Amino acid sequence: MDDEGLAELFWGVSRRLRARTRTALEPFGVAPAQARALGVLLGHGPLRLSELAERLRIAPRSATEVVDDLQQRHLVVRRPDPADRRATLVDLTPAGTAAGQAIRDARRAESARFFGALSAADRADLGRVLRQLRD
Amino acid sequence: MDDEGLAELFWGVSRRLRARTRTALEPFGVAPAQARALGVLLGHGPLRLSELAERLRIAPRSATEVVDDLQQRHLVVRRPDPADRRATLVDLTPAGTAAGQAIRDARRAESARFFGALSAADRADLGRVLRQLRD
DNA sequence: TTGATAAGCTGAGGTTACCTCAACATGAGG
DNA sequence: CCTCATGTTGAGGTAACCTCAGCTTATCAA
Repeated sequence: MDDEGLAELFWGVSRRLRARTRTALEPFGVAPAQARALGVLLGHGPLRLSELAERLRIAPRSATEVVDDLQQRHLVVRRPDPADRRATLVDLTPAGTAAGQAIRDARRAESARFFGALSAADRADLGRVLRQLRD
Repeated sequence: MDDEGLAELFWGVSRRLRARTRTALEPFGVAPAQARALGVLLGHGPLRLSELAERLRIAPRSATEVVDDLQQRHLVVRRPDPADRRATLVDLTPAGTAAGQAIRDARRAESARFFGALSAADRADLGRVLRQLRD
C-alpha cells in the first residue's frame, strides 16, 4: 500500500519540475509546445509537417498551428518539399536555431539545478530506476 | 550533462504513468478532475466549494464546474453551509462515496502494478529520492 | 496518359479544462 | 443599519489539443 504513495510522490515531484521548466522557458516568450517543436527541429533538421507532428505526438492539424505560430515569430520557415510537392518542409531560421539552442541550454541548466540537489549516488539510483519504469 | 537526461527520463515515465492512470479511470466515466474531487471529498468529508477548489489547486469558479458535473451524475450534493449561508457545502452521495472508493482502489491497483515492476529495494530508493526532490 | 485512389496540408468548428471579471446574496463590525 | 468583505456563479475568454471535409499533388493500373 506504499505504492499509491509512490504515485503521489511522483506527481508531486512532477508538479515541481513542470513549474520550474515553465519559468525557465518564460523569458523566451514561446509556449511549451513551440519550445518542443524547436527542440525537435534542432535535433533532426528540416522536417515535414507530418513528421514533426509525429515526433511531437500530436495530430498533423495541430502541428500546423504550432508551426503557424513559430512562423509568425520568424523562428521557422515553410517551404515545399522538393521530393514531394504535396508536403511542406519546416526549417529553422537563424533566429529559430538561436532560440532553440538558448532554450535547450536553459532547460539543461534548470534540470541541473533541480536534480543537482541530489547526491551523485542518488542521481544514479534515480536514473537506474526511472529507466526500468520507462521500458 | 546527464541531468537533462534525468529530466527527459522523468517525463518519459510520467507519460507512461499518466496513460496508465487514464485507462484505469476510464471505466468509471469521470474526468480526471472529477476523480480528484471525489478523492478529496472522500478524504476530508463535506467541504465548501472554495475549500475544495483550494485543495484541487484550481480557481473557485472552476470548482463550480467540476461540482456541477458531479452533481449531474448524482455523485455529490450541494447544500447550504449552516454555519454561513453564503457558502455551499459539497458532500458525497452514497453513490459518490462508492465511486470514490472504487476509483481509489483502481488507482492503487494500477500504481501497484506500475511500481511493482521494481524490486523492493528499487522502490525504496525511488521513494527516498523523490521525497528529496519534492521538498 | 488518364482515371481512380491515396497522401499531405489546412479551414471550419468542436472539446476540455482551465481562467478573469463582475454581479448577487449573505455575513460581520462599527 | 450601513458599509465592507466573503462565497458563489453567470458571462465570456484562452490554450492546446481534436475530427472532418476539401483542396492540391502523387502514384499506380490499365
